[in-house]
Amino acid sequence: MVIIEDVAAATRVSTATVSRALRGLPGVSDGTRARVLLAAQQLGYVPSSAASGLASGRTMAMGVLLPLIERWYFSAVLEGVDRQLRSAGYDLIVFSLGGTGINRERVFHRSILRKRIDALLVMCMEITTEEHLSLRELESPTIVVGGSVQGVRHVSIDDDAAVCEAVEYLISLGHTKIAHLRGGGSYGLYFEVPRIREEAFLKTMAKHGLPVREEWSVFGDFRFKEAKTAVIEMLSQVTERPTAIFCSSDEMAFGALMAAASLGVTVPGELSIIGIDDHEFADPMGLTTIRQDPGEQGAYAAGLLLAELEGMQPVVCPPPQPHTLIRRGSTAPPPR
Amino acid sequence: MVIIEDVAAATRVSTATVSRALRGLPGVSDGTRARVLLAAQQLGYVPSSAASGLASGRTMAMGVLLPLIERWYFSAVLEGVDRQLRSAGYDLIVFSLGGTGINRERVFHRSILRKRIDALLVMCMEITTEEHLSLRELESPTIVVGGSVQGVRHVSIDDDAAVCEAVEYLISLGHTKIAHLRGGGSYGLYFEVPRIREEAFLKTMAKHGLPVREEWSVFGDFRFKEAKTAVIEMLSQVTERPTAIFCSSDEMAFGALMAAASLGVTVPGELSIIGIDDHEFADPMGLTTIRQDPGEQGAYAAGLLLAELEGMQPVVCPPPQPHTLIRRGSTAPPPR
DNA sequence: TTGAAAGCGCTAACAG
DNA sequence: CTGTTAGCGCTTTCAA
Repeated sequence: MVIIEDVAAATRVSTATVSRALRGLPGVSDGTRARVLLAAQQLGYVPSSAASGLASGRTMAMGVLLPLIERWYFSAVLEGVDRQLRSAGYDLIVFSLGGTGINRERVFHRSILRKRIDALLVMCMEITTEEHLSLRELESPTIVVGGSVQGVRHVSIDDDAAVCEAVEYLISLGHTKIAHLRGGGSYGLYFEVPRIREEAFLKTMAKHGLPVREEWSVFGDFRFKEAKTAVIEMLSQVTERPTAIFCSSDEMAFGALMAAASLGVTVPGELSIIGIDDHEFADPMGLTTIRQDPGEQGAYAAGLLLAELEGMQPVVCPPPQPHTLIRRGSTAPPPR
Repeated sequence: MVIIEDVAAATRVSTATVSRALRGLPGVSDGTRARVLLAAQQLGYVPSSAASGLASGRTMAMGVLLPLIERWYFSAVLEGVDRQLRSAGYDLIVFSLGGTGINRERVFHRSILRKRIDALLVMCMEITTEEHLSLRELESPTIVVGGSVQGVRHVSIDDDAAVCEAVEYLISLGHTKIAHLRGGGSYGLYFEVPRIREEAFLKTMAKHGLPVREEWSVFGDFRFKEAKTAVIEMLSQVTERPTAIFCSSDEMAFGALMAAASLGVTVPGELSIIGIDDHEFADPMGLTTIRQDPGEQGAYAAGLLLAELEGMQPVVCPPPQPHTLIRRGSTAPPPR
């Protein structure tokens, strides 16, 4: 392995100078810097992150803690985070709970706290007071993406407004019988988004004086399959069918779409369906939805963390991220 | 920050003993070990990975290099890798090219070679000779998942056999007019899987003496939307329609399904559709497919790497991973 | 502008 | 079974 001393020897300067030259620090003459750069290049020198981390206290790596990788929103955020980090020369360390909370304690202690990361981005998860304290001790800047968490700043869309816009769009089309396909708190984790969306739905319906029926409230667990099953059951058993379904996520909306198809219910003729996300499949499935951009959210949040590591003042209360209504073929006025 | 000396002081032993005790090494009396463990626990001591990495030469982290995170197969593999690593106390560092090859050189030099990882798992990507050499220099065990790569062992299904099984299933149902919805080499990366599947398709058709028509070969780029568009175009313009479509991935098969629906072509009445993957949505979409388990593949590959790091003999040629035909509603005999 | 030297926190011989 | 002693490769004062 080529180490800094090799470069120093090749250039006939000290390792201190090599270090300074390579990191672009001031106080190195142009000539020396050029020679060092060249030698490093030729020798194929790459600094050891362990050594520089140990010496400087900065690891040049950021951690992302998430409940599950294999879900559209999470992996899209991850992609954005990675993009941002990569351009800043940071590495991305992923801590997934793999859909359960089982090894959570271990993840926290054995991994996150190992002084391996300079900052932590937490996705859609409540963190406990104890965990929060551990993080404070590490003095790593922390941020949450995709769901508000008590006591920690977060980056996400304004869920309340997004839901409101979706439901009011249905209302503006003339719908009054609107069902809600709800998400849930799987993953063995507390997960605030479903609750916020539920409340926003109820609030909007109430605001417009519309009835909310118990039998029109179905649980789809944020999943395609579960949503399909639940909607089939609802549509088959209900005393009166709704004319529209507001779905708390696109994946569930896909389930609703398939449920309608399998029952021979036409969309949007007999039933309008709207989602939230603008999942990659929403366009080809013709789903009307509220678009959000998880990649941008991830990149933005990572950017805030990076800025802090550069010594900037922390942004205490990041602005809500944008969302937009995307009209596609799954919504129309109710049958008269 | 609590460091090893604090634990040593609290226990009145040397740091060497603390280190040994904490890592479960032999040569520590039960009593001492217990006291050390207790003190470490109480003080909230967590070893610094940079320091232990520097001293021992092992980082306890594994890297995964992939073209893109946000794709079913890739994120599912990642999930499996993470699970395996977590249980071995290893961390997962993700290097995504974000769908392009643009920053590839940088990823390699600034990140992978920084002596931050003990082993590297490469997903579905060709690595260049130079890159391969860099890795050899690092002496990090390497493995490829999800596609064979020249000169590097890989973990994946037997693509040839899987495709053969899919196509022969269609043939066994009586189909003779079979289209192929092909994947492609996006991401600016060489990606061998689509070619293997193409060849296997042609081979199987030839073996059964069936015609392959140019106009039935459509390119879906492994994506839902592109596939839908391409299939609509094919079905509308073709002189004679195929009675079945073999799709090189489930996501493309979904596109084919939607294409058929939007043209009013019934599935499986007029058109049978089969995919490969058993994507999470395949079940609720009723798609017949060849199942593979990316999570298991990732976990298995990571396990091989871990075993090597433990000093085991490398498995030079990992066995192909299992695949199974899953019959669902999208396939039936052709219309007579 | 440069170099010497002292660590960063841990592990790994080698003694005892 | 335990302690002492060198480092691991880099950064960072402090001098020159």
